[in-house]
This record gives sequence, structure tokens and C-alpha cells, in this order.
Amino acid sequence: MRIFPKVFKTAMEKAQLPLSEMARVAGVSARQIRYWEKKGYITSHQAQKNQNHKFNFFSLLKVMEIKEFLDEGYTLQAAVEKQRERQNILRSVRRLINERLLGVEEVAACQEGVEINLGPLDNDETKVVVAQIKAGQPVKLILKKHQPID
Amino acid sequence: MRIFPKVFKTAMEKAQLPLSEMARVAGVSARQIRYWEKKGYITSHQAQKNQNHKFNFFSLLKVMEIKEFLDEGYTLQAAVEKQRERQNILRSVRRLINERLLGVEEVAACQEGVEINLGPLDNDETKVVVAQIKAGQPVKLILKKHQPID
DNA sequence: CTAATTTTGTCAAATTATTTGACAATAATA
DNA sequence: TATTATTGTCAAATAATTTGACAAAATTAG
Repeated sequence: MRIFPKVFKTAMEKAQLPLSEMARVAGVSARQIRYWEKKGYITSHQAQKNQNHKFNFFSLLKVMEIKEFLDEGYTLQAAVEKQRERQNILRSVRRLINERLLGVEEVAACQEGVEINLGPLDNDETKVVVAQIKAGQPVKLILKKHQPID
Repeated sequence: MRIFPKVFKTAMEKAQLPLSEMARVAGVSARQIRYWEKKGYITSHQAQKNQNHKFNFFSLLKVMEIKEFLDEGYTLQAAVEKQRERQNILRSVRRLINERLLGVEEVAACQEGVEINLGPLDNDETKVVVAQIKAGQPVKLILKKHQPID
């Protein structure tokens, strides 16, 4: 059985949030979001003048991280700078999800649970890393012999 | 260096989308979303009467999958049933992301790239699976000796 | 320390978006 | 064919957002 968890990827890339959601989830004020946007710290999409600003998922992550640094006592400028240094971490997590977790094409489902093929090991191309997910048990990572799909 | 990609997890769990976003991303009409909600196929959160309905990320995934089955020619009821059979796959992907990818506490960042510790192998607890992410290169999975954090 | 700048709060009017209920059209099923 | 399920469309009421403005508070520069 082969299934594609593509929706996950598409949803993450396409979903856009209204300003109020950004503020609510991140725990900052709408005024702050607007100001940060005006300063270019975050970007949004506005189809036409007077229409709602829409923010994507990754702008939300940015705002949440800036907020964390603000809470630690940094000024806005410093918080933005600290966040920028971490930017490639968020980008990396995003790549990992897209390329390995949601980019893979092989998901096996049976009564017992679900197995998600994360792809081959770099050191050893004959083996693949597989995540085993069963109810009531922690997610397990196991190695399996690579079996090319015919 | 230890960093926590916790924002990713929080954002996914807390972010809520307005009805219009659900419709736009999934490619269905607002009327459809409302009807499906009324039928109990998807759930939403409405704080008070007349206030906006908010849908979480996983309801969006549900809608997207139902839409896919509709496009394949299934009737609504059949599409919902097909989606229900896949429900545990989405749930599993969600668990994998939460427990392994975003639940882990160890992320190392340096100039060359980022390494994300996905945790120990189930067969061999002395080794951990690490994702190596570098610009311009595909995401690699490697095995490393497990080094307990002191 | 003081002045200038940055950042955020608040308010009000205009605009945009959503809800709700209703009726009708189309699709699916008995 | 009759019935039910599903979706389109419309209009009025309500809710949410934008925009611009002024002021307060926090930060930085002189």
C-alpha cells in the first residue's frame, strides 16, 4: 500500500493566517504585528489595498521567536537580530519535513500501525530509516533493508 | 549548542484558520465547508454565536483529503468514509513530527549547516539518527553514537 | 540628563469579511 | 419517480480588519 502525505506539505506551504491569528498564537498585539511588518521584519501578502493582510506559517514562526526574545528582555531590534541568526534552523526543520517526511512516497498502513519511510541512510544506501507509529507506544525509528519499489 | 524548535509544534497545534482560508487552500466552496461542518464531518471552534468559525490545521488536512476523493469521483459520503480510513495516517504523521522532530531537544547549528537529532534507533539504543541539512544539498540521514547530554 | 527616535497603545471611521437563514438547483439514492 | 443529499446564490445583520492619527512608554543618541 502506497500513500502520499502530500496534503500535509501543501497545507503548510499554502495556508495563510489573518493578522488576528498571528497575534493570538504568538501572544503579541495586533499593533506590534503591523509595526513589525512596516519595518520589514516580517512580510505579508495583501491582494489589494484595504484587503486583509495574510501571513504564512513561517512568518508566524518568526513572530513567535521574536516574541520569545522580547520576553527574555531583548529590545525589538536585538530580538529581530537574534531571530535572524536562528533563521536557518527554522528553514532546516522546514526542509526536513518537506524533503524527508512529506517528500517520501512510501507509507504503509495496517491495523497495528503506520510505517513512514524516511528514506535511505547516507552512510549505507542499502538501508532505510523507517518510523513506526503505533497507538499507545512512542514513535520508534528502525532500520530496514532497502527494497526498491517495482 | 542546544536549541528547541518548539515554536513549530506550538504553531501547528494552536494556529486556527478562518473558513475562507479552508476553502481557498482546499479548493472547495465556503458553502461546502459549512455543510460538511453541519454534518459533523469536520469540527470548528466558535467562541460565541455569530462569531467567526475557526478551524485547526488538521481539519484543513481532512478537508483537503475529502476534496481529493471528491475529485476522484466519489460522492461526499464515500469521500468522507475514505478519508476516515486514512485518518490514522495523518495522525501518525502528526505524531512523528511532534514526538521525534519537534519533541527532540537537540539541534546543533554551525556555519556549514544544521543537525537535528531525531533520537535513538529502536534496534540499537547506542545510536541516534541525525538529519544533516546543508544548503544546496539534499537532506541526509546519518547514524551517530549516542552521546548523553550532561 | 535631555532630546530624538523607536515602539506600542488606543481610538474612530471606512472598508471588508463572515454569519445566518432562506430558497432553489443539481446530484445521489430508494 | 420520489425523496434525500449536496451545493449555489442572495441579502441583511454582525464581526473583523484596515487605515490614519495622536499619545504614551521605552530606547538610543548627543
